Amino acid sequence: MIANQTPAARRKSPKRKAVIRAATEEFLQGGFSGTSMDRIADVAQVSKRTVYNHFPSKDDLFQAIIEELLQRTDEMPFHGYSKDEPLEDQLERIGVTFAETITGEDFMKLCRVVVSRFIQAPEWAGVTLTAYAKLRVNLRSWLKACEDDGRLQIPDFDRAETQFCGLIKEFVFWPELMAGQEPASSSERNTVVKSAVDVFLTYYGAPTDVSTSASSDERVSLAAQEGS
Amino acid sequence: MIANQTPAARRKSPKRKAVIRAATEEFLQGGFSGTSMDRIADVAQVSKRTVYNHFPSKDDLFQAIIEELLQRTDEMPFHGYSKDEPLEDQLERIGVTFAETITGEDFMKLCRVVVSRFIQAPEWAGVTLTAYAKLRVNLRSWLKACEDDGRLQIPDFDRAETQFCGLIKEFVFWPELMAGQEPASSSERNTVVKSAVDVFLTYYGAPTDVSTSASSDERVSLAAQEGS
DNA sequence: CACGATGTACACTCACCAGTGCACTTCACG
DNA sequence: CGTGAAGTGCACTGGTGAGTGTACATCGTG
Repeated sequence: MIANQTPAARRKSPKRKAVIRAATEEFLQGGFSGTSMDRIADVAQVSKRTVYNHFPSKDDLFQAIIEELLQRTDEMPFHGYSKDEPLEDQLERIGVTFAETITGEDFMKLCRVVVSRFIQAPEWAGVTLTAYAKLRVNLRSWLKACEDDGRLQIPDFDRAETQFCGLIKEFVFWPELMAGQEPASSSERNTVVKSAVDVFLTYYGAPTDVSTSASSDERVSLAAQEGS
Repeated sequence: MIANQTPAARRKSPKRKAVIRAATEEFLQGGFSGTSMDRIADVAQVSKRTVYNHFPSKDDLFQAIIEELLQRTDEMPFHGYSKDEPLEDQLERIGVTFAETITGEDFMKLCRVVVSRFIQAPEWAGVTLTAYAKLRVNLRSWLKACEDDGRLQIPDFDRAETQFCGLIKEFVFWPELMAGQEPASSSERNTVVKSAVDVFLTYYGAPTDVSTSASSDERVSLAAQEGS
């Protein structure tokens, strides 16, 4: 029944799409072990046999779903570095995008599902790392550009990056992920990001529009005294 | 068989302890749904019936285990505020204790299990919040004392607290929890905490031993301009 | 029309698991 | 010794779930 002559054609099958949609919904809702193939078939309004004709096993289906969800992360808008604009505004824009992405319902559920799967099948660890890395690409390149331009003094990029993310995630991500708290409103997000940017720039760069102050040097020396 | 005359005595039963030990191990290892009562009985070298004689259901057993694990969190040492010691050293001590606790193997596994349970049974959300709150008691009281003493300027305690935790957790907690990374070594922990303390104090207080500088005022005004 | 690809309905295997019922042993204590 | 609490071994119910085998329906294309 499975046509090995037309593997490409089967990718477009409407039934297959229905299965994928249903499976996505159900896996995100109930996790891996909390979702049965029977239920997926039901929701997709497709016979169980059809599900198995497209995906040889539950694991395969699960993997396909996760990969598809991961690709959505790529759609995040990219903010480049500008020589003229105040750092605060630029970093704030990056931070807000970051915060919006990680508080997105799909992303949140994806994380929960992966974590729960991870407990029983540690080989799934890599997925989280992949998602992780993607989210930081923008921040990383911006920081690099900014340092090259001499407007920030960053002794350790990895550390700075992680700190910035931590300043945001601890507010808007983890409480929702772990404790099921209501997602942060957009104004809450903005406040949190603003504050994170403030803390970050106070430590790693020059304050807003105050001309290069003595304090800047002090901070830099503090930051530099313990390189990676 | 279940003696309603001697409920207290049954708490001490060696068999009961064996069940608890085995269940703890298995739940932490395989999560709730990945652990069967048969297996617990097996590991505890006890008949399945005995398990059920002590705990009426799997949920009850699970709950008992989680509660027991939560109590271990209380054993964290408490560091009070000292008027004379440098803030850096004091905060660093608190940070290290915090980092050590959350990277502890038991705590880590506890979190994973609760998260995975939480997906299918949202009523478990509260547990995470409880653990959360406990961990911050020390930090909170220290910050309060420190602000009362005029050595820190904190416009929003919740925010400051969360930021400090975020600066640490993003390094030593989440990567291990979500991606199964190796736990941080004690020297890594120290570095991370040192840096977090540095960032935190640069923003919220006076730098190390440099006498009150102009920069401090700037920072305070920045921080104050957007109260909770 | 005929063919092959896709999908369906349904019954079935095999395994696992929560929880129960019961007859039996063991052992401490009065 | 007798009693009763604690524990055991085992078969059993009832349910769920992954994955399969098969005969049949549908439908587009040559």
